[in-house]
Amino acid sequence: METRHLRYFVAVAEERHFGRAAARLHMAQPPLSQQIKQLEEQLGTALLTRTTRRVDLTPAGEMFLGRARNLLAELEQLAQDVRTVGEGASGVLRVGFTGTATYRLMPGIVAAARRDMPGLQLNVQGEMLTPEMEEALVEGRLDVAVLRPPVRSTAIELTFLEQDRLSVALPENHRLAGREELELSDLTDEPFVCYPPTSAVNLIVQEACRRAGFMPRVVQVARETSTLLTFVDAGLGVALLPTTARLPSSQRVTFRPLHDAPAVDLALAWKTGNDAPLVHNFLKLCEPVAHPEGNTP
Amino acid sequence: METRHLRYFVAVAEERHFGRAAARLHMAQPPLSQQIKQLEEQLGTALLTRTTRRVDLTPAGEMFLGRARNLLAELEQLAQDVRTVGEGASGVLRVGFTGTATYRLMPGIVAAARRDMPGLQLNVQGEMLTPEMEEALVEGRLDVAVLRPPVRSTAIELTFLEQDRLSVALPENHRLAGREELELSDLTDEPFVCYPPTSAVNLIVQEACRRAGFMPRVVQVARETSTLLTFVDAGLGVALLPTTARLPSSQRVTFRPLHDAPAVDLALAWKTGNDAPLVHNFLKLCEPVAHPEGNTP
DNA sequence: TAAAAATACTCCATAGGTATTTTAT
DNA sequence: ATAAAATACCTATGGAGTATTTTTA
Repeated sequence: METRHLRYFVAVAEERHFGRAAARLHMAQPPLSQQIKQLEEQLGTALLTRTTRRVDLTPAGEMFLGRARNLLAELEQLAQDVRTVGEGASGVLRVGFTGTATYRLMPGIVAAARRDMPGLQLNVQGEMLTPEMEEALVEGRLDVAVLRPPVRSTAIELTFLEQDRLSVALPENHRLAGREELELSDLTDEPFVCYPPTSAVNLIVQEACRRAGFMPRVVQVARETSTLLTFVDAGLGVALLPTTARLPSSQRVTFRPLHDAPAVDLALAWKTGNDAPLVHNFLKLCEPVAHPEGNTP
Repeated sequence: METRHLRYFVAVAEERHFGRAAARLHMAQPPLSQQIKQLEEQLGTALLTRTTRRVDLTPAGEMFLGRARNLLAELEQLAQDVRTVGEGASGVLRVGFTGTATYRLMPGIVAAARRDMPGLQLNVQGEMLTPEMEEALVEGRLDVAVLRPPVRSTAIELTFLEQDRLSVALPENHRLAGREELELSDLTDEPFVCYPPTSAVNLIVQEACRRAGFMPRVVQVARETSTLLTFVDAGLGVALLPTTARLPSSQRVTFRPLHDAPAVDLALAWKTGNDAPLVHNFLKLCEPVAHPEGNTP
């Protein structure tokens, strides 16, 4: 049984007339009669009672009509749905966000997706660490991740969302607060307030200090940026933070750029070769969210 | 899109290999490739990613596979269901029963249908009168009826379930109880106990008495046969009843045959020309119920 | 007898087969 | 180098068209 048979039968059953049904199907009457006959033979059951004056449905035909209509509608719906999935306009996308981005970027991205890609279903996981997401992307457990470069795997592609550098956060009255620009080596003997050891920013801070020739003396750890700034304000130590962490807060903390500041960018990451239209469309969707109006510091 | 495309795609998607899928479909590989390509062109979307070593599903293909499987299964189910409906093995049958038959025959018939035609759904209406059922059959509101002939319409066909005649029910000590056989005219001056005026049996009784040259003097009406026999037993009058009404009851009522007894048969009735297999199968089903072991009185 | 479906046949579009090439590992 | 899919080309099944007959109301 081919869908042709369903279409033809529905036409005849609705028109109750082979001639009119054939016209509606843009074909001649005899082949239509033949196809219906073929259908009935395949089913082993009469679907229509025909006289020269009337075409009527048998009980079997009545049943066939209803369900054939449904099947044709389902088939049509399937074709449409497959098209939207193929175009990347709908589907399920698993997205991971690194710590701070979870709260700063995710809401905007989810809102933008809801608005511009209503067929897209986002499966979001927040508070992930870069190495975890890297592995998840390679193994196909995530489609896209918002993480802090660098990534180790060559099977990951990136587009940068925020081009950022580390700045030094100092208490207002710190001896270095008067300097316009600092170098990492200026901080050799300073007490440090840091993100947790496993965080991406912390790893970058550790590595940068090692290159600058010293091991930072960590006196306090904080998970939240606001907490961290409070500790700096309280004079516990200095912190190395992404420049974007300078929130319009009430903190009296001084930010000073670093001459040899390492990059702590945020990037969208996906597995190399994952050119699924859904991923592509999602990446385009994210651009304006990441750079609201080109505000790179 | 034809079901062919669905079958072919499911085969390829399941085998993940055009060659093996083609073998499973008993065809060569190139036309299979062509049909899949045609399907993808019609949908405007790639369903498969092929290399020479791997065939993989795109997200669109993944979706298509699931729903195509469902559609094919639904189609298969439809074909099977249409076959059983066509064979008269399943479907809905509207059956009407006349008063007494509602309780005496209907339970057995419904039970037999449940046992032998599990696909049959009986839509039963009991306590109907012959003229109502006759009209309902002609107008297509009933498919089959168990009624008491005769019927007026020539558009109704009958098969007899119970060939029966009226007998006289008398109190044990009645003056006519000693006679072996009676005639209607013997009852001219007797008081009568009858079914309600609209019942089929009553109409037959009235007509028979008119032909015998008298109008029965009705002293009591009863809807239930058992009530009616109680009235006879109590000496209120005589009754004309189908012989089968002589139940193995505790009543001390004497039954006497009538020489000129009119027929009060029960028959299965259906609309002339309604040769739906369901009706035919149902009629066959009813035979052994009506004549448990050929007990025609 | 007239309208409509079924037959009888013809044709050609296309599904399917065969041979070969291309491609990716 | 090899396995597998794509391409090119051919064949033939059967879907669709034309002419005609059959049916029944």
